[in-house]
Amino acid sequence: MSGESSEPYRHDFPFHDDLFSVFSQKPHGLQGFDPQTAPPFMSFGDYLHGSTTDCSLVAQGLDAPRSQPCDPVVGGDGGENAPAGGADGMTPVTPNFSASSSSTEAAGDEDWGPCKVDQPKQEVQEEEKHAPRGGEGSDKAKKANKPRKKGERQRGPRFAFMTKSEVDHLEDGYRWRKYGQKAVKNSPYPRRVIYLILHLLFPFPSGMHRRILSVLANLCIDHLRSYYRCTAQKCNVKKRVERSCQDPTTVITTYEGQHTHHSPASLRGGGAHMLSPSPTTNLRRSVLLQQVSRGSSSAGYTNPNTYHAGLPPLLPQIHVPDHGLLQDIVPSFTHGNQRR
DNA sequence: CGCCTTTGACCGGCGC
DNA sequence: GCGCCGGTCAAAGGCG
Repeated sequence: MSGESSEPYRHDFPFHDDLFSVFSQKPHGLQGFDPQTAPPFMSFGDYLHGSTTDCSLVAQGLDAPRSQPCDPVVGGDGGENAPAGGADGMTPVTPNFSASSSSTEAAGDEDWGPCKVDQPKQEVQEEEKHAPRGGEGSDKAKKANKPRKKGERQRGPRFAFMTKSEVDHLEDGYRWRKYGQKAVKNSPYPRRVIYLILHLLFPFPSGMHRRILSVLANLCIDHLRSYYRCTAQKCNVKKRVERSCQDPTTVITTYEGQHTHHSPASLRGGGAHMLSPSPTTNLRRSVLLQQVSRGSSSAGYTNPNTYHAGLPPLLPQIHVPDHGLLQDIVPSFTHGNQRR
């Protein structure tokens, strides 16, 4: 679950030695928020939730043009279907995509994203949403017994955010099982073709050859989309992970649904293991974040390069002198790789 | 042995 | 009706 793959070269993206360097860049479409010029105690989350902020602008900013087949948007059913995530104070939601966030409301009524332009807005069917997987409750049985109406599709609240990361699957404290992977259409350079060619040229790569192949393969940008499902029983939360076709160093993660359980990591750690915000030099903290990122310890929520389109309003805020607040901290950082 | 990824096949919606 | 496409299934195999 660490994002590692048996696929050759897949995760050998050149690593950014200074992750903070990208923090000075504006995320895609996030015009108006500049960490450098923002007030010292204003985080990106503050920016999103601030009174002077129109979150819809942010959401729209993350939205790619319709003509672009890639780069999904901030999803969400809009305010109507957006549950009051954690409104009861107990309902666990996937970190940082609580639908109670005002930005979810601003997320619009789009589907997964612009890659799916043909899906109409759907209502969430709670009974299906909480139905157990497998066995008699399997999808095939459901399909046979209860076919959906035309245009009807199971949908839940969705939330997407972009993260600068060299790993595709960012740990978020929950356990996920990959159940599918698709090559996004209109990919300019199909990775499989590149692999085939490279393996034909270098049947037995090793050492320097392998590094060269890694670089070559990564230069040939392919666009794969992975589908994950929460492994907890009766939890139908799904997430979709893909790289931005505009910026291959950016991972776009889209969540759908709401967890019906607590994060395994938070249960284990009791929430007493937040990432230390102790002031350090940029370089030193950069290394720390690299470890978090590479060590599969919930990188997505600690990495300041994560450009959240919406944040839970009540998450703890930690002041980081150099870059304002890190608001997207969740108590789930001690658990390491789930496997491998 | 259990959990997970991989991957080809399949399904359903949509446009033409 | 047909083809395209996104999303899902499930068998096979890998890994610790």
